[in-house]
Order: sequence, then structure tokens, then C-alpha cells
Amino acid sequence: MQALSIGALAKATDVKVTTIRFYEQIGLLPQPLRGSNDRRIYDEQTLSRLAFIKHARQLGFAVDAIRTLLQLSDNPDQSCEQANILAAEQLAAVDSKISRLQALRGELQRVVSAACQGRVSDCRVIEVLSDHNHCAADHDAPAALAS
Amino acid sequence: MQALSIGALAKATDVKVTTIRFYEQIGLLPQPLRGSNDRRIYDEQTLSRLAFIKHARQLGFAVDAIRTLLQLSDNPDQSCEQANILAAEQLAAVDSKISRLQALRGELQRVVSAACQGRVSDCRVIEVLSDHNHCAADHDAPAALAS
DNA sequence: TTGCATCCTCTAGCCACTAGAGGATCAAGC
DNA sequence: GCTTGATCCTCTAGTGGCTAGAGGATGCAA
Repeated sequence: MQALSIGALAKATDVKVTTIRFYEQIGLLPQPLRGSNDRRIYDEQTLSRLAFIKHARQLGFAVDAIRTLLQLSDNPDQSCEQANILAAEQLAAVDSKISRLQALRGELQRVVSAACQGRVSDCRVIEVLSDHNHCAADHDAPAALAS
Repeated sequence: MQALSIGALAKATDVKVTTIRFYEQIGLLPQPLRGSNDRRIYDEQTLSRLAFIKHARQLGFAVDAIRTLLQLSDNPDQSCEQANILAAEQLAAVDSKISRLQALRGELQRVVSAACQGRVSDCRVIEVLSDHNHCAADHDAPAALAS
């Protein structure tokens, strides 16, 4: 059980120092011990917790979902039904994002293949963007997903 | 050439009133004429411009890219090379998002299919999240893309 | 005239960070 | 002992692309 500085924890988990402080601020990580110099001191339990958080974020879980997952993982006697639900929801969300992006991709592909060498006045890219009727299919991807 | 209120423009383009004002504020839409009551008055040119913006946003173009595209479309004598470049970049970005999400999906699929009926202490979902070594492949999707 | 819809401006909130100011402390080398 | 540079601290503000709400003015129909 060795003590880690915030920098060492950051290196060990590949999570930025500022992000670690942020996670503490929003309550994903507990308030750590402090040395006499006021610096944060972490143990390996926090390292595991941060690794868990990082992994869940990489899988696209929102902070609120991670909060729930952490709470579950802190109470091993609870039913894990909620964990299953959260994971299934996340899978569905990713699926829906993928299909939206694929529709988008088709549309963009058509825009790109219309590329021209001339002036804007003849430019198919601009033209296609100007006129939605050029579109083969509806594409209503919300900005947040598409960007 | 009929005059439109902001509400009418919103309805015609399916863009929210507040979003229209926001686009004006960040300079995507010009400052419109104002009636004696200080209300905004739009013409059909602005309607086209807003439709253009909306379409580009649906395709995932960032506001800065849209600014450039609009400037091109305002100057039909310019070369459209830049429009081609922007479209190609956007396609590449979407492609990369799709492949990251697909990697994610595989990972999540494994998490979900590990769903159990028992207690958290036996829960594969939590366990897989706890230990990155369970992962078949690396997945480093930045949060912004994955969420 | 009443009442509701629409409009106005301005400010703050969303998410998950990220960056920077302005300063304290530490560790290594001379 | 002194310098130098890395690391740490807190606090505030910025990112993108909106969205929501306060607090009020105006328009329009019954």
C-alpha cells in the first residue's frame, strides 16, 4: 500500500492531474488525505477507483451513470440489476449513434464525391449544402451526436 | 420576397427561435432589419442562409467550418478548393468516429452479455469495468466522441 | 379589456473537462 | 546555501453549441 502524489496517480492511470482534481470536485473521487504541505496523498484503492472511472468514461458512460456504478461497486451485496440496465442503455445509445453517423457518412460521401475544380458558382459541395432536396435520405442527427 | 418574423423563420426552417438569435450573435446570420417595435424582420435570403447552416450542422460541420462555407457561398468567384477540403475533412472525422464507436460497441457488447442476476460481488459488468485487462482490444475513444 | 402568444435583452446553465493566473513547495545539482 | 525547474496548491474562466429562465414589452383575437 504505497502513497502516491497526484502526479504519480496521473501517470499511473494516464488521467490528467487537472482531471483528477475535477473528479474529486464533482464527488467521483473521495477527498484524499493531505500531507503537512497540503498536498494530496493517494493510496492504491483510489488508483483502482480512478482506473474504473477512466474505463467507464472510455466506454462512454456519463458521469451520473458512473456515479451509480461506483456506488454499486462499493456495495457488493446489492443486486446488480441496475448495472446491467446501465450497460444495456449505453449499448443502445452507442448503437443509435453509429447508425446516425452511418447515415451521415453516406450523405457526406455524396457531397465529397461531388467535389469540383472550378469556382464556387459551380461547386457541388456548396450546392448540395444549400439545397436539402439533394439529399437521398432524411438525416436528423442532432448536432451533439454529429459533431 | 416576403417578410418573416423570427417565429415564422423558426417554423419554416425548424430551427428554434433562441438558436436563430444565437446564430446572429456569433455572426453566422447577419443583423436583420428591425421593425418599429424592435422586432427582427427576415427575408427569404436569410431563410436560405439558415437552411444552409442547418443542413451543414446536421452533417456535423463545426460552426467555424460553416463560417468558411458561408463565406465561400457568398463569393461565387472564389475557387471552391476549400469547400472540397472541408467536406473531405468532415468525412474523415465521421469515419474515424464510426470506427471508434464500433470498437466501443464490441467492448460494450461483451460487458452487456456478461449480465448476471446475482449480487454485485459476482457481477461481471462491474468486474469488467474494474479491470481493463478484460478488454479484448485497446479502446481509447476520447470522452467527447464516445458519450 | 382580457388574456395569451410572441417578441425583446440579458444572464446563467449544460457536459466533461481544460487552461491559465498567481503563488508555494520540493528535489537535485553546483 | 543557492539556484533552477518540476510539481503542487486554489480559484476563475473558457470550450462548443446551444438551452432555459427572468423580467418585461408588444401584438392580436374574442
